[in-house]
Amino acid sequence: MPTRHPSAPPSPDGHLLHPIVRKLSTYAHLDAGERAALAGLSAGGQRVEGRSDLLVEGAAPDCAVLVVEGIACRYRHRPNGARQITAYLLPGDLCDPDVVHLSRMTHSVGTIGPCRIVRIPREALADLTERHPGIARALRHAKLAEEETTREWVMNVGCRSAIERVSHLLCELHERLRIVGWATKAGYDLPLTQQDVADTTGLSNVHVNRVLRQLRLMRLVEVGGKRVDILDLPGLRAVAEFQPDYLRPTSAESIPG
Amino acid sequence: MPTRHPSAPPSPDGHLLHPIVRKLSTYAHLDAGERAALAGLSAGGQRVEGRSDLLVEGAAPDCAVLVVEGIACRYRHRPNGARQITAYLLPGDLCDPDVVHLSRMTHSVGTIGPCRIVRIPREALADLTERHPGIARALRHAKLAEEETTREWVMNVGCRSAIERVSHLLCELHERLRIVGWATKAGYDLPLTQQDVADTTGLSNVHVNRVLRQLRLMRLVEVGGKRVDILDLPGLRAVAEFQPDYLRPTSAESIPG
DNA sequence: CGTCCCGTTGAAGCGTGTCAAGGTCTGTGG
DNA sequence: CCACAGACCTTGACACGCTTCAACGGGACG
Repeated sequence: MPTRHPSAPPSPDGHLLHPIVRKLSTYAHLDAGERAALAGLSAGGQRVEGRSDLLVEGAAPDCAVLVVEGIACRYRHRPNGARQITAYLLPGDLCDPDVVHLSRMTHSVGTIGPCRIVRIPREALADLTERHPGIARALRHAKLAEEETTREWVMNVGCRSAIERVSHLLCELHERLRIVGWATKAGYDLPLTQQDVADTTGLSNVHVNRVLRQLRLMRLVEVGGKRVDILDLPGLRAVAEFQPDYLRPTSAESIPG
Repeated sequence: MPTRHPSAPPSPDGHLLHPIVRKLSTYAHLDAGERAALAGLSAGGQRVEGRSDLLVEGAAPDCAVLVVEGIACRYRHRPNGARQITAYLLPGDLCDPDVVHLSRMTHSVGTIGPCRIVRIPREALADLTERHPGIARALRHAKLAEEETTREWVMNVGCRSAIERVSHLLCELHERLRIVGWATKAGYDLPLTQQDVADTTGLSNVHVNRVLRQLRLMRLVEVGGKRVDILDLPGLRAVAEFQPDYLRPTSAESIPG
């Protein structure tokens, strides 16, 4: 049983109920006008079903994509059919406004579960960042965090064991969802299948299942029914060697411009 | 026996002998003034020995680092001593002017072999991009390519076999070095040890050795003596499923600004 | 009521890691 | 010129973490 209905606002604190406002506020100070502008973006939007593509490899996209609700991912298929997920897009994440300017996407972006998204035309985005330097600064910072996250993933699949990889993924999603108000200390809703976790961590779905069982037996975390219940956060982070630094850079203001 | 002495310029075509000029020119048109400005940057610089750190995890860097000659890498150590290399910095690569603005580096940057580098103060870099929009555009594009490269690495360690991973790495380095004039169709000089390759691909040094032997027996590539000799480029790329697209985005001009 | 997707579990095989020993090369100091 | 040390490469034997294959159960949905 989910703790909160997906369409209910995460919290009753005005603009902060919009995940992108919450997220960008952690990176740079936003004035009232900037918060309002972002909130305006998040309003409305388009409902998209789970397991559907938002941007496909090879296409020439003309819009950025803001995830307002739900979880999406960047992924690619190998010729042999194997899939690798290279990033998750959580509420408040803006699917790379720059990459989107490339004439050919080298990977696809698709939803995991049902999502609410906003497509933002290139010009509207440029206009927004020109008018609101705080937003521009925060977006640059968010992008840095995203790059660090990708490097962390290289670290994860490159030199950690199965249980460490899965734990690390669960910790990262927990931390990122907490920032935007979609997770509590106790856990979070997660629409991923075990196959998705496998395609993220470079493991087989069978082995992911075994690792999740082990984590449950270790009384660290229980994953099941589209829900993650965290029993022992310090313990889980210890197993994962999780250092949240890369998600929350310490000095947003040091980036000029 | 290296094909070219390291201190000799790659080619005699004026400014294009500077790797950063060659590289950025592939991403956006640069006018004469911009090429000259970049060439001015590359001149001189500082010699650094192999196996030394340029930026260390936890420090607060105040300069960007341009690699003019040699190879450096981003890396991190796990508490258990394991090392993961998350990126290589080749001649012409500018160590992320933005990440460098963070107050705390989450990873280190160190040289592989001897290098020639230029440290660029934050203000000088800002000045350069303000004065030369072409450079700014090209740098943005270079950064996109770098992000795509990191995602490709996630793909590599996440879902490819040992021989595929090593082949892919060799293909990527070949292509990137070719762009800046440090590789020919026949091969390139490479100061990496087998342990470095192992720390990059998530394999053990022993297994890297076996894979390299196999690639030699397959008559695809010979690696040894700090040199990579490519015997069958199409064959090697086929094994690696190497798609150079991610390094050379097709439409540089579509990025505004 | 059947179908399909997902989760679960067991058994067997294999790719890769680990351990260990020795070889080669290079630089260094006697 | 030789002896030695250290870093790197190479190879073999063995161990193990993970994959693969297969079968079954349960829940959602038409």
